[in-house]
Amino acid sequence: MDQRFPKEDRLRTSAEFDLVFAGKCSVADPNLVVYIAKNEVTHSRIGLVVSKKVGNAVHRNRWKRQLRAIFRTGKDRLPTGVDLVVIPRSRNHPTHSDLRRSVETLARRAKNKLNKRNSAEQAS
RNA sequence: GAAGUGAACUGGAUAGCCGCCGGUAGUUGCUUUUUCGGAAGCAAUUGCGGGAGGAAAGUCCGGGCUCUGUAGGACAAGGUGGUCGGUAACGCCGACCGGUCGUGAGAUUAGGGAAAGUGCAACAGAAAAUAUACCGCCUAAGUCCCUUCGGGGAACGGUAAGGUUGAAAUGGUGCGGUAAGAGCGCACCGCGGGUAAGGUGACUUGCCUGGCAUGGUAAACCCCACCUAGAGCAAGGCAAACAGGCAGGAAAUCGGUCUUCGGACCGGUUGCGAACUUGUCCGGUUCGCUAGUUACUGCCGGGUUCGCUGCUUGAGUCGACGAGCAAUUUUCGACCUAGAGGAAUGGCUAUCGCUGUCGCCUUGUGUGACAGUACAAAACCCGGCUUAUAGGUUCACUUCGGCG
RNA sequence: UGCGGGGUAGUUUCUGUUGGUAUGAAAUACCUGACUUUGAAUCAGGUGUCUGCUGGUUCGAUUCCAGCCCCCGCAG
Repeated sequence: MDQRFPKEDRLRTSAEFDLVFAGKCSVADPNLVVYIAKNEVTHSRIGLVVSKKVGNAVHRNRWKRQLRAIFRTGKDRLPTGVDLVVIPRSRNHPTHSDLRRSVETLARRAKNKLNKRNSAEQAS
């Protein structure tokens, strides 16, 4: 399995982030908020937003590294062809396995929500 | 052995799987160029090697670097404040001096000037800066009254020892002295002045002398000495692209040349206006001056979707000898040690180490279980300061107790 | 990353003190009373702040001076 994580897999510019937020399609659990939007490339991309409320620079960097590692090693269990923006909510760190389960569940729910919304728009 | 003081250092280790960011060597692909040998750039991939801190933090000081500005001077504004040294520089560091604290090792200290001037001190208290006289003490001398002739009383007065208030009351303690007292006199201490010695100096030590005279506050205004342009890598440069709107102003005269006699041009003098001189003024520089723009200046906006560079070899790190009490530094040698950009330097697993608690007996620094293993992550780069920090290591010194 | 501004009633905001013991006020909150059958609204009266924290200077600090903490804004 390809577990690499090149720059093409990341959201990098302000415009890309704004596009995802403009879709207004999000799901959440106590740990994370996930925004989702369909993209123009074949693979999925991820962007991270970690606010200062989560902790100091050391804790913020740890959040980002863990979330990137989960995306990198679990790409086959995540939906394809979408942009994800993941936002941590709480100050305390969950364990790695809890975080992995949380990300995969939320990504699946978000994909279902996006499909339902798209079919509703086509019907109307 | 116990308690403490001051410095310096350290800031977990190993293995496996999977990744990230630079560098370098090769391979492959694409593009550009070509003197057809190649060269350059980009991307992918393989190998090798590198990849957070002592505070990277706070952004409190000082510099480098970059742009803007700059003939010069004065003022203003801000900062620093024992002395000598160190340094590129500092508000930093070292040594020393004075004050305060500690039995001591040591710690700490914005520590110039209050006889240059001004201001301030609520309440309380008699009195708060020219001292004053509330309660007191005295009534000796001179005046008046009474008198049993011993003395008693009164006013005028003397006094600052004692009391009260306050943060602070015009040297302190003791003896003498006196009507009572007082530096009124004396001794010691403190203070002022002079002088000698030591020290580069802050200052220290001694001697003589003055009877004491000018209390606090300058992190109040101020005075003195010294220092200081402004902005900041989102600085700036290259390439590409774009080049729009609004606003701002002022003359007289002299000489010469030409003339279609209306004027035009050239040069000078005195002025005027605009802009700059990044606080103000003097002074200076540039441009323009009868007419309309241009030059010039100011303000506002649009686009650039974020390319390359600046970007890491530097007051660099380590070591040796020498100078210096030290901070630091001469010389020599060796070394190259992160350069990201929605932001890398890691994710997971296992084992070990360290610390604490509890258990077990084979009382060993043994073994097992559980818990903990800090603070905090480069953003142009250095020198400091300040603040945060689990645990561990080393050295020097002090006090107390025991033994010899 | 760099630069700048601020912190006083339970909450939001203004004002005062050349350093003398926090003056006055608005909105909201709370309490009491009036009006009402009751409540809301309205009216009247009342309650409450020792100044973000820690030191220093001073007789005395909200004010002056340091060091921290928190909040907010700006930039091509």
